[in-house]
Amino acid sequence: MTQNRKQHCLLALRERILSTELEPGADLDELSLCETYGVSRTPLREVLQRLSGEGLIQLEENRGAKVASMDVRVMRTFFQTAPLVYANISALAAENWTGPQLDTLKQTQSAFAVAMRRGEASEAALLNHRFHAEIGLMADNAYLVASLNRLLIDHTRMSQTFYRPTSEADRDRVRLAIEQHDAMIAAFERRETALSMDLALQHWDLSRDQLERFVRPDPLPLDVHSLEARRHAV
Amino acid sequence: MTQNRKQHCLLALRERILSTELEPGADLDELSLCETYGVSRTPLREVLQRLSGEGLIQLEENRGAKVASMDVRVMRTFFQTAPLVYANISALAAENWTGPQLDTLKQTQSAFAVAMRRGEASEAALLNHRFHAEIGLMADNAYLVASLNRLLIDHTRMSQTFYRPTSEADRDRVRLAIEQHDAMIAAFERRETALSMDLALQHWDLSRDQLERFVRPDPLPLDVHSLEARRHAV
DNA sequence: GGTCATATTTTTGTATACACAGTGTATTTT
DNA sequence: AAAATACACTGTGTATACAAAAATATGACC
Repeated sequence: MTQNRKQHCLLALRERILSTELEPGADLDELSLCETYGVSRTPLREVLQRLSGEGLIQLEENRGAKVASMDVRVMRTFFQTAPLVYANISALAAENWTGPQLDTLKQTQSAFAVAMRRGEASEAALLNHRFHAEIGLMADNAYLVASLNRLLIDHTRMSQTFYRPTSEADRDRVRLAIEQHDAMIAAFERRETALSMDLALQHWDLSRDQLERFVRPDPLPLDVHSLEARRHAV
Repeated sequence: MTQNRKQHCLLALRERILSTELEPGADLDELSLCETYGVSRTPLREVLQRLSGEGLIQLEENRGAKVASMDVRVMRTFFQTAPLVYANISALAAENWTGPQLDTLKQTQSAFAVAMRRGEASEAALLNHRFHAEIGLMADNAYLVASLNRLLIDHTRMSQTFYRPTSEADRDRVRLAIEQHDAMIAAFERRETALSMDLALQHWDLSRDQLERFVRPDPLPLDVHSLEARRHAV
Protein backbone atom coordinates (compact mmCIF):
# COMPACT_ATOMS: atom_id res chain seq x y z
CA MET A 1 0.00 0.00 0.00
CA THR A 2 2.55 2.45 1.10
CA GLN A 3 4.86 1.82 -1.86
CA ASN A 4 2.09 2.37 -4.36
CA ARG A 5 1.94 6.05 -3.52
CA LYS A 6 5.53 6.44 -4.59
CA GLN A 7 4.94 4.39 -7.74
CA HIS A 8 1.85 6.42 -8.53
CA CYS A 9 3.78 9.61 -8.03
CA LEU A 10 6.42 8.44 -10.51
CA LEU A 11 3.90 7.45 -13.15
CA ALA A 12 1.82 10.57 -12.69
CA LEU A 13 4.79 12.90 -12.99
CA ARG A 14 5.96 11.07 -16.11
CA GLU A 15 2.60 11.55 -17.73
CA ARG A 16 2.31 15.17 -16.73
CA ILE A 17 5.71 15.88 -18.22
CA LEU A 18 5.05 13.95 -21.42
CA SER A 19 1.72 15.68 -21.89
CA THR A 20 3.44 19.06 -21.33
CA GLU A 21 0.97 19.81 -18.57
CA LEU A 22 4.27 20.44 -16.84
CA GLU A 23 5.98 22.54 -19.46
CA PRO A 24 9.63 22.20 -20.45
CA GLY A 25 11.76 24.27 -18.12
CA ALA A 26 9.09 24.47 -15.40
CA ASP A 27 10.37 24.52 -11.82
CA LEU A 28 9.30 21.67 -9.59
CA ASP A 29 8.78 22.40 -5.91
CA GLU A 30 9.39 19.44 -3.64
CA LEU A 31 6.94 20.41 -0.92
CA SER A 32 4.01 21.06 -3.21
CA LEU A 33 4.65 17.80 -5.06
CA CYS A 34 4.72 16.03 -1.69
CA GLU A 35 1.32 17.43 -0.86
CA THR A 36 -0.09 16.58 -4.29
CA TYR A 37 0.91 12.94 -4.12
CA GLY A 38 0.74 12.40 -0.38
CA VAL A 39 4.33 11.27 0.05
CA SER A 40 7.08 12.67 2.18
CA ARG A 41 10.17 14.30 0.77
CA THR A 42 12.41 11.25 1.03
CA PRO A 43 10.54 9.05 -1.47
CA LEU A 44 9.67 12.07 -3.60
CA ARG A 45 13.30 12.95 -3.98
CA GLU A 46 14.04 9.39 -5.02
CA VAL A 47 11.36 9.68 -7.66
CA LEU A 48 13.00 12.86 -8.90
CA GLN A 49 16.35 11.10 -9.14
CA ARG A 50 14.70 8.41 -11.22
CA LEU A 51 13.03 10.90 -13.53
CA SER A 52 16.33 12.64 -13.90
CA GLY A 53 17.91 9.36 -14.94
CA GLU A 54 15.24 8.92 -17.57
CA GLY A 55 15.95 12.41 -18.90
CA LEU A 56 12.53 13.79 -18.02
CA ILE A 57 13.81 16.35 -15.56
CA GLN A 58 17.08 18.04 -14.79
CA LEU A 59 18.45 18.28 -11.26
CA GLU A 60 20.77 21.03 -10.17
CA GLU A 61 22.67 21.01 -6.91
CA ASN A 62 20.86 23.09 -4.27
CA ARG A 63 18.57 24.42 -6.97
CA GLY A 64 15.92 21.80 -7.23
CA ALA A 65 14.38 20.18 -10.27
CA LYS A 66 13.22 21.51 -13.61
CA VAL A 67 11.31 19.77 -16.34
CA ALA A 68 13.81 18.93 -19.10
CA SER A 69 13.98 21.81 -21.56
CA MET A 70 13.40 21.49 -25.26
CA ASP A 71 15.33 24.20 -27.01
CA VAL A 72 16.10 24.63 -30.68
CA ARG A 73 19.49 22.96 -30.34
CA VAL A 74 18.06 19.64 -29.23
CA MET A 75 15.46 19.76 -32.02
CA ARG A 76 18.27 19.63 -34.56
CA THR A 77 19.80 16.53 -33.08
CA PHE A 78 16.35 15.06 -32.67
CA PHE A 79 15.64 15.18 -36.39
CA GLN A 80 19.16 13.94 -37.04
CA THR A 81 18.89 10.88 -34.82
CA ALA A 82 15.28 9.75 -34.85
CA PRO A 83 15.16 7.89 -38.19
CA LEU A 84 18.31 5.90 -37.42
CA VAL A 85 17.04 4.72 -34.09
CA TYR A 86 13.40 4.18 -35.02
CA ALA A 87 14.33 2.15 -38.11
CA ASN A 88 16.75 -0.10 -36.24
CA ILE A 89 14.46 -0.58 -33.28
CA SER A 90 11.65 -1.55 -35.61
CA ALA A 91 13.83 -4.09 -37.42
CA LEU A 92 14.98 -5.59 -34.13
CA ALA A 93 11.41 -5.71 -32.86
CA ALA A 94 10.40 -7.72 -35.92
CA GLU A 95 13.16 -10.21 -35.14
CA ASN A 96 12.82 -10.48 -31.39
CA TRP A 97 9.20 -9.96 -30.30
CA THR A 98 7.54 -12.49 -28.02
CA GLY A 99 3.88 -13.47 -28.03
CA PRO A 100 2.79 -11.53 -24.93
CA GLN A 101 4.58 -8.44 -26.17
CA LEU A 102 2.76 -8.51 -29.49
CA ASP A 103 -0.58 -8.94 -27.71
CA THR A 104 0.16 -5.96 -25.51
CA LEU A 105 1.11 -3.94 -28.56
CA LYS A 106 -2.18 -4.76 -30.28
CA GLN A 107 -4.10 -3.72 -27.18
CA THR A 108 -2.25 -0.45 -26.98
CA GLN A 109 -2.90 0.18 -30.66
CA SER A 110 -6.66 -0.33 -30.34
CA ALA A 111 -6.79 1.83 -27.22
CA PHE A 112 -4.90 4.47 -29.21
CA ALA A 113 -7.36 4.27 -32.10
CA VAL A 114 -10.29 4.61 -29.69
CA ALA A 115 -8.77 7.62 -27.95
CA MET A 116 -8.17 9.27 -31.32
CA ARG A 117 -11.74 8.62 -32.45
CA ARG A 118 -13.08 10.14 -29.25
CA GLY A 119 -10.84 13.15 -29.62
CA GLU A 120 -9.06 12.51 -26.32
CA ALA A 121 -5.91 14.24 -27.42
CA SER A 122 -3.50 13.89 -24.51
CA GLU A 123 -4.66 10.34 -23.86
CA ALA A 124 -3.90 9.56 -27.51
CA ALA A 125 -0.47 11.12 -27.26
CA LEU A 126 0.39 8.99 -24.23
CA LEU A 127 -0.90 5.83 -25.89
CA ASN A 128 1.15 6.58 -28.98
CA HIS A 129 4.14 6.99 -26.69
CA ARG A 130 3.39 3.67 -25.07
CA PHE A 131 2.98 2.01 -28.45
CA HIS A 132 6.48 2.99 -29.49
CA ALA A 133 7.96 2.24 -26.08
CA GLU A 134 6.53 -1.26 -26.33
CA ILE A 135 8.18 -1.70 -29.72
CA GLY A 136 11.36 -0.76 -27.89
CA LEU A 137 10.82 -3.59 -25.43
CA MET A 138 10.22 -5.99 -28.29
CA ALA A 139 13.53 -4.96 -29.84
CA ASP A 140 15.19 -6.35 -26.73
CA ASN A 141 18.29 -4.21 -27.05
CA ALA A 142 19.00 -2.28 -23.86
CA TYR A 143 21.55 -0.08 -25.59
CA LEU A 144 19.42 1.26 -28.42
CA VAL A 145 16.34 1.44 -26.22
CA ALA A 146 18.16 4.00 -24.11
CA SER A 147 18.28 6.26 -27.17
CA LEU A 148 14.74 5.43 -28.16
CA ASN A 149 13.33 6.42 -24.79
CA ARG A 150 15.09 9.76 -24.90
CA LEU A 151 13.76 10.38 -28.38
CA LEU A 152 10.23 9.41 -27.38
CA ILE A 153 10.20 11.89 -24.52
CA ASP A 154 10.78 14.81 -26.84
CA HIS A 155 8.74 13.34 -29.67
CA THR A 156 5.68 12.97 -27.47
CA ARG A 157 6.05 16.45 -26.06
CA MET A 158 6.49 18.01 -29.49
CA SER A 159 3.58 16.19 -31.09
CA GLN A 160 0.96 17.21 -28.54
CA THR A 161 -0.74 19.31 -31.21
CA PHE A 162 -0.77 16.39 -33.63
CA TYR A 163 -3.51 14.67 -31.71
CA ARG A 164 -5.74 17.72 -31.75
CA PRO A 165 -6.32 17.93 -35.52
CA THR A 166 -7.99 21.09 -36.71
CA SER A 167 -8.21 20.72 -40.49
CA GLU A 168 -9.44 17.85 -42.63
CA ALA A 169 -5.89 17.37 -43.94
CA ASP A 170 -4.73 16.94 -40.33
CA ARG A 171 -7.42 14.36 -39.74
CA ASP A 172 -6.19 12.43 -42.80
CA ARG A 173 -2.68 12.40 -41.40
CA VAL A 174 -3.91 10.98 -38.11
CA ARG A 175 -5.84 8.27 -39.93
CA LEU A 176 -2.70 7.44 -41.88
CA ALA A 177 -0.68 7.22 -38.68
CA ILE A 178 -3.12 4.67 -37.28
CA GLU A 179 -2.95 2.64 -40.50
CA GLN A 180 0.82 2.70 -40.35
CA HIS A 181 0.72 1.32 -36.82
CA ASP A 182 -1.44 -1.53 -38.06
CA ALA A 183 0.92 -2.18 -40.95
CA MET A 184 3.85 -2.29 -38.54
CA ILE A 185 2.07 -4.82 -36.34
CA ALA A 186 1.38 -6.99 -39.39
CA ALA A 187 5.02 -6.78 -40.49
CA PHE A 188 6.23 -7.72 -37.02
CA GLU A 189 3.86 -10.65 -36.92
CA ARG A 190 5.40 -12.03 -40.13
CA ARG A 191 8.92 -11.32 -38.91
CA GLU A 192 9.52 -9.15 -41.99
CA THR A 193 12.57 -7.28 -40.82
CA ALA A 194 13.24 -5.15 -43.89
CA LEU A 195 9.59 -4.18 -44.26
CA SER A 196 9.37 -3.25 -40.59
CA MET A 197 12.31 -0.94 -41.09
CA ASP A 198 10.68 0.68 -44.13
CA LEU A 199 7.40 1.18 -42.35
CA ALA A 200 9.17 2.78 -39.40
CA LEU A 201 10.81 5.22 -41.81
CA GLN A 202 7.49 6.01 -43.50
CA HIS A 203 5.94 6.58 -40.09
CA TRP A 204 8.82 8.87 -39.24
CA ASP A 205 8.36 10.83 -42.48
CA LEU A 206 4.74 11.50 -41.61
CA SER A 207 5.62 12.54 -38.10
CA ARG A 208 8.48 14.71 -39.29
CA ASP A 209 6.21 16.62 -41.67
CA GLN A 210 3.80 17.18 -38.82
CA LEU A 211 6.54 18.32 -36.46
CA GLU A 212 7.97 20.72 -39.01
CA ARG A 213 4.53 22.18 -39.45
CA PHE A 214 4.47 22.66 -35.68
CA VAL A 215 7.84 24.38 -35.63
CA ARG A 216 7.15 26.51 -38.70
CA PRO A 217 3.37 26.83 -38.91
CA ASP A 218 1.47 28.20 -41.90
CA PRO A 219 1.40 32.01 -41.83
CA LEU A 220 -1.77 33.42 -40.40
CA PRO A 221 -4.44 34.20 -43.04
CA LEU A 222 -4.22 37.94 -42.45
CA ASP A 223 -5.39 39.61 -45.67
CA VAL A 224 -3.82 42.73 -47.04
CA HIS A 225 -6.92 44.87 -46.48
CA SER A 226 -7.08 44.43 -42.70
CA LEU A 227 -3.34 44.99 -42.53
CA GLU A 228 -3.70 48.24 -44.43
CA ALA A 229 -6.63 49.28 -42.23
CA ARG A 230 -4.52 48.84 -39.10
CA ARG A 231 -1.67 50.78 -40.61
CA HIS A 232 -3.87 53.78 -41.40
CA ALA A 233 -5.50 53.66 -38.00
CA VAL A 234 -2.24 54.44 -36.19
CA MET B 1 31.90 19.96 2.05
CA THR B 2 28.91 17.91 2.97
CA GLN B 3 27.76 17.47 -0.62
CA ASN B 4 31.16 16.29 -1.74
CA ARG B 5 30.81 13.11 0.25
CA LYS B 6 27.74 12.20 -1.74
CA GLN B 7 29.43 13.15 -5.00
CA HIS B 8 32.50 11.17 -4.04
CA CYS B 9 30.33 8.18 -3.18
CA LEU B 10 28.70 8.35 -6.63
CA LEU B 11 32.01 8.60 -8.46
CA ALA B 12 33.65 5.89 -6.37
CA LEU B 13 30.82 3.43 -6.86
CA ARG B 14 30.84 4.11 -10.60
CA GLU B 15 34.52 3.33 -10.78
CA ARG B 16 34.25 0.24 -8.62
CA ILE B 17 31.49 -1.11 -10.84
CA LEU B 18 33.28 -0.26 -14.09
CA SER B 19 36.48 -1.86 -12.86
CA THR B 20 34.48 -4.97 -11.84
CA GLU B 21 35.88 -4.66 -8.35
CA LEU B 22 32.16 -4.88 -7.67
CA GLU B 23 31.28 -7.81 -9.89
CA PRO B 24 28.18 -8.03 -12.08
CA GLY B 25 25.31 -9.37 -10.00
CA ALA B 26 26.94 -8.51 -6.67
CA ASP B 27 24.55 -7.48 -3.90
CA LEU B 28 24.96 -4.00 -2.50
CA ASP B 29 24.17 -3.47 1.16
CA GLU B 30 23.04 0.02 2.03
CA LEU B 31 24.41 0.13 5.56
CA SER B 32 27.89 -1.08 4.70
CA LEU B 33 28.09 1.36 1.78
CA CYS B 34 27.01 4.12 4.19
CA GLU B 35 29.89 3.26 6.48
CA THR B 36 32.37 3.02 3.63
CA TYR B 37 31.58 6.47 2.27
CA GLY B 38 30.55 8.18 5.49
CA VAL B 39 27.09 9.20 4.34
CA SER B 40 23.71 8.37 5.80
CA ARG B 41 21.19 6.22 4.03
CA THR B 42 19.16 9.07 2.57
CA PRO B 43 21.86 10.45 0.26
CA LEU B 44 23.21 6.96 -0.39
CA ARG B 45 19.84 5.80 -1.64
CA GLU B 46 19.67 8.80 -3.94
CA VAL B 47 23.05 7.81 -5.31
CA LEU B 48 21.73 4.31 -5.91
CA GLN B 49 18.75 5.71 -7.80
CA ARG B 50 21.14 7.67 -9.96
CA LEU B 51 23.33 4.66 -10.67
CA SER B 52 20.22 2.71 -11.51
CA GLY B 53 19.25 5.40 -14.00
CA GLU B 54 22.67 5.11 -15.62
CA GLY B 55 22.23 1.36 -15.91
CA LEU B 56 25.11 0.53 -13.57
CA ILE B 57 22.96 -1.18 -10.96
CA GLN B 58 19.52 -2.73 -10.78
CA LEU B 59 17.06 -1.92 -8.01
CA GLU B 60 14.40 -4.31 -6.88
CA GLU B 61 11.55 -3.43 -4.56
CA ASN B 62 12.34 -4.41 -0.96
CA ARG B 63 15.31 -6.39 -2.22
CA GLY B 64 17.96 -3.75 -2.49
CA ALA B 65 20.48 -3.11 -5.22
CA LYS B 66 22.61 -5.39 -7.38
CA VAL B 67 25.40 -4.51 -9.75
CA ALA B 68 23.98 -4.74 -13.28
CA SER B 69 24.46 -8.25 -14.59
CA MET B 70 26.24 -9.09 -17.80
CA ASP B 71 24.85 -12.31 -19.13
CA VAL B 72 25.28 -13.92 -22.53
CA ARG B 73 22.07 -12.40 -23.86
CA VAL B 74 23.25 -8.83 -23.46
CA MET B 75 26.60 -9.70 -25.06
CA ARG B 76 24.81 -10.56 -28.27
CA THR B 77 23.06 -7.22 -28.46
CA PHE B 78 26.27 -5.53 -27.42
CA PHE B 79 28.15 -6.79 -30.46
CA GLN B 80 25.12 -6.01 -32.59
CA THR B 81 24.84 -2.41 -31.52
CA ALA B 82 28.30 -1.14 -30.72
CA PRO B 83 29.62 -0.45 -34.25
CA LEU B 84 26.51 1.48 -35.24
CA VAL B 85 26.67 3.77 -32.23
CA TYR B 86 30.44 4.17 -32.06
CA ALA B 87 30.68 5.05 -35.74
CA ASN B 88 27.92 7.63 -35.61
CA ILE B 89 29.13 9.16 -32.37
CA SER B 90 32.60 9.49 -33.84
CA ALA B 91 31.28 11.19 -36.96
CA LEU B 92 29.20 13.61 -34.91
CA ALA B 93 32.15 14.34 -32.65
CA ALA B 94 34.22 15.30 -35.69
CA GLU B 95 31.49 17.75 -36.69
CA ASN B 96 30.61 19.24 -33.34
CA TRP B 97 33.62 19.32 -31.05
CA THR B 98 34.58 22.52 -29.26
CA GLY B 99 38.08 23.64 -28.37
CA PRO B 100 37.97 22.88 -24.65
CA GLN B 101 36.53 19.45 -25.33
CA LEU B 102 39.35 18.55 -27.70
CA ASP B 103 41.92 19.73 -25.17
CA THR B 104 40.34 17.57 -22.49
CA LEU B 105 40.34 14.61 -24.86
CA LYS B 106 44.05 15.04 -25.58
CA GLN B 107 44.80 15.14 -21.86
CA THR B 108 42.80 12.01 -21.24
CA GLN B 109 44.59 10.26 -24.08
CA SER B 110 48.04 11.08 -22.73
CA ALA B 111 47.03 10.04 -19.23
CA PHE B 112 45.74 6.80 -20.76
CA ALA B 113 49.04 6.20 -22.59
CA VAL B 114 50.97 6.82 -19.38
CA ALA B 115 48.82 4.44 -17.38
CA MET B 116 49.28 1.76 -20.03
CA ARG B 117 53.03 2.23 -20.09
CA ARG B 118 53.15 1.89 -16.30
CA GLY B 119 51.00 -1.20 -16.41
CA GLU B 120 48.26 0.36 -14.25
CA ALA B 121 45.55 -1.81 -15.72
CA SER B 122 42.36 -0.69 -14.03
CA GLU B 123 43.43 2.96 -14.23
CA ALA B 124 43.96 2.47 -17.96
CA ALA B 125 40.55 0.88 -18.38
CA LEU B 126 38.87 3.81 -16.64
CA LEU B 127 40.82 6.34 -18.70
CA ASN B 128 39.86 4.53 -21.89
CA HIS B 129 36.26 4.71 -20.70
CA ARG B 130 36.62 8.42 -20.08
CA PHE B 131 38.22 8.92 -23.49
CA HIS B 132 35.21 7.46 -25.25
CA ALA B 133 32.73 9.17 -22.93
CA GLU B 134 34.35 12.49 -23.80
CA ILE B 135 33.95 11.74 -27.50
CA GLY B 136 30.29 11.26 -26.63
CA LEU B 137 30.13 14.75 -25.17
CA MET B 138 31.78 16.12 -28.30
CA ALA B 139 29.13 14.47 -30.44
CA ASP B 140 26.60 16.70 -28.67
CA ASN B 141 23.68 14.38 -29.28
CA ALA B 142 21.86 13.55 -26.06
CA TYR B 143 19.89 10.77 -27.72
CA LEU B 144 22.75 8.70 -29.10
CA VAL B 145 24.92 9.41 -26.08
CA ALA B 146 22.36 7.58 -23.99
CA SER B 147 23.13 4.45 -26.00
CA LEU B 148 26.85 5.12 -25.99
CA ASN B 149 27.00 5.34 -22.22
CA ARG B 150 25.19 2.05 -21.80
CA LEU B 151 27.56 0.43 -24.26
CA LEU B 152 30.61 1.86 -22.53
CA ILE B 153 29.56 0.41 -19.18
CA ASP B 154 29.61 -3.13 -20.51
CA HIS B 155 32.54 -2.50 -22.81
CA THR B 156 34.72 -1.29 -19.98
CA ARG B 157 33.73 -4.15 -17.74
CA MET B 158 34.37 -6.75 -20.42
CA SER B 159 37.73 -5.38 -21.46
CA GLN B 160 39.31 -5.36 -18.03
CA THR B 161 41.66 -8.12 -19.15
CA PHE B 162 42.65 -6.13 -22.23
CA TYR B 163 44.71 -3.73 -20.16
CA ARG B 164 46.64 -6.52 -18.50
CA PRO B 165 48.44 -7.88 -21.60
CA THR B 166 50.22 -11.14 -21.07
CA SER B 167 51.69 -11.99 -24.48
CA GLU B 168 53.72 -9.87 -26.89
CA ALA B 169 50.85 -10.05 -29.38
CA ASP B 170 48.58 -8.56 -26.69
CA ARG B 171 51.06 -5.79 -26.12
CA ASP B 172 51.01 -5.02 -29.85
CA ARG B 173 47.26 -4.73 -29.80
CA VAL B 174 47.42 -2.28 -26.92
CA ARG B 175 49.98 -0.18 -28.77
CA LEU B 176 47.70 -0.20 -31.80
CA ALA B 177 44.75 0.92 -29.68
CA ILE B 178 46.74 3.91 -28.46
CA GLU B 179 47.76 4.78 -32.01
CA GLN B 180 44.14 4.57 -33.10
CA HIS B 181 43.14 7.02 -30.40
CA ASP B 182 45.76 9.44 -31.70
CA ALA B 183 44.52 8.99 -35.25
CA MET B 184 40.97 9.71 -34.11
CA ILE B 185 42.05 12.90 -32.38
CA ALA B 186 43.83 14.00 -35.55
CA ALA B 187 40.77 13.26 -37.66
CA PHE B 188 38.51 15.20 -35.28
CA GLU B 189 40.89 18.13 -35.36
CA ARG B 190 40.58 18.32 -39.15
CA ARG B 191 36.80 17.82 -39.00
CA GLU B 192 37.15 14.77 -41.22
CA THR B 193 33.77 13.19 -40.59
CA ALA B 194 34.05 10.16 -42.84
CA LEU B 195 37.56 9.33 -41.68
CA SER B 196 36.49 9.65 -38.05
CA MET B 197 33.76 7.14 -38.70
CA ASP B 198 36.20 4.71 -40.36
CA LEU B 199 38.67 5.01 -37.54
CA ALA B 200 35.95 4.32 -35.00
CA LEU B 201 35.06 1.16 -36.88
CA GLN B 202 38.70 0.06 -37.04
CA HIS B 203 39.02 0.70 -33.33
CA TRP B 204 35.90 -1.34 -32.79
CA ASP B 205 37.28 -4.22 -34.86
CA LEU B 206 40.37 -4.37 -32.70
CA SER B 207 38.33 -4.28 -29.54
CA ARG B 208 35.89 -6.88 -30.84
CA ASP B 209 38.71 -9.30 -31.59
CA GLN B 210 40.01 -8.80 -28.09
CA LEU B 211 36.58 -9.27 -26.52
CA GLU B 212 35.92 -12.43 -28.49
CA ARG B 213 39.25 -13.76 -27.28
CA PHE B 214 38.02 -12.98 -23.76
CA VAL B 215 34.72 -14.75 -24.27
CA ARG B 216 36.21 -17.73 -26.10
CA PRO B 217 39.83 -17.93 -24.95
CA ASP B 218 42.50 -20.11 -26.54
CA PRO B 219 42.28 -23.68 -25.27
CA LEU B 220 44.70 -24.45 -22.49
CA PRO B 221 48.03 -25.88 -23.70
CA LEU B 222 47.37 -29.27 -22.19
CA ASP B 223 49.45 -31.74 -24.18
CA VAL B 224 48.23 -35.14 -25.17
CA HIS B 225 50.74 -36.96 -22.98
CA SER B 226 49.61 -35.55 -19.68
CA LEU B 227 45.99 -36.10 -20.73
CA GLU B 228 46.74 -39.76 -21.48
CA ALA B 229 48.63 -40.07 -18.19
CA ARG B 230 45.56 -38.85 -16.26
CA ARG B 231 43.29 -41.20 -18.12
CA HIS B 232 45.41 -44.24 -17.27
CA ALA B 233 45.74 -43.19 -13.66
CA VAL B 234 42.00 -43.57 -13.02
C1' DG C 1 16.83 56.73 -6.48
C1' DG C 2 20.20 53.16 -6.61
C1' DT C 3 23.45 49.93 -4.56
C1' DC C 4 25.47 47.27 -1.22
C1' DA C 5 25.33 44.76 3.16
C1' DT C 6 22.73 42.22 6.28
C1' DA C 7 18.62 39.84 8.25
C1' DT C 8 14.79 36.86 7.24
C1' DT C 9 12.44 33.48 4.74
C1' DT C 10 12.24 29.73 1.75
C1' DT C 11 14.04 25.67 -0.14
C1' DT C 12 17.24 22.02 -0.47
C1' DG C 13 20.36 18.45 1.78
C1' DT C 14 21.22 15.08 5.57
C1' DA C 15 20.65 12.31 9.69
C1' DT C 16 17.99 9.54 12.49
C1' DA C 17 14.16 7.06 14.20
C1' DC C 18 10.61 4.17 13.23
C1' DA C 19 7.57 1.08 10.29
C1' DC C 20 7.34 -2.67 7.33
C1' DA C 21 8.68 -6.67 4.37
C1' DG C 22 11.32 -10.76 3.56
C1' DT C 23 14.09 -14.61 5.35
C1' DG C 24 15.61 -18.02 8.23
C1' DT C 25 15.21 -20.63 12.47
C1' DA C 26 13.27 -22.76 16.32
C1' DT C 27 9.57 -24.60 18.51
C1' DT C 28 5.31 -26.88 18.51
C1' DT C 29 2.02 -30.02 16.73
C1' DT C 30 0.61 -34.02 14.31
C1' DA D 1 10.39 -37.32 12.24
C1' DA D 2 8.10 -34.10 9.13
C1' DA D 3 5.38 -30.14 8.51
C1' DA D 4 3.56 -25.91 9.93
C1' DT D 5 3.47 -21.80 12.39
C1' DA D 6 5.33 -18.29 15.23
C1' DC D 7 9.09 -15.47 16.19
C1' DA D 8 13.33 -13.02 15.76
C1' DC D 9 16.49 -10.88 12.68
C1' DT D 10 18.16 -8.48 8.83
C1' DG D 11 17.54 -5.06 5.57
C1' DT D 12 14.53 -1.84 2.91
C1' DG D 13 10.97 2.09 2.84
C1' DT D 14 9.17 6.38 4.90
C1' DA D 15 8.51 10.32 7.92
C1' DT D 16 10.23 13.90 10.47
C1' DA D 17 13.52 16.91 12.54
C1' DC D 18 17.43 19.51 11.88
C1' DA D 19 21.38 21.78 9.16
C1' DA D 20 22.92 24.31 5.29
C1' DA D 21 22.43 26.89 1.26
C1' DA D 22 19.92 29.94 -1.84
C1' DA D 23 16.54 33.43 -2.52
C1' DT D 24 14.28 37.32 -0.89
C1' DA D 25 13.30 41.21 1.83
C1' DT D 26 14.89 45.02 4.69
C1' DG D 27 17.43 48.93 5.64
C1' DA D 28 21.51 51.89 5.70
C1' DC D 29 24.41 54.56 3.04
C1' DC D 30 26.01 57.04 -0.98
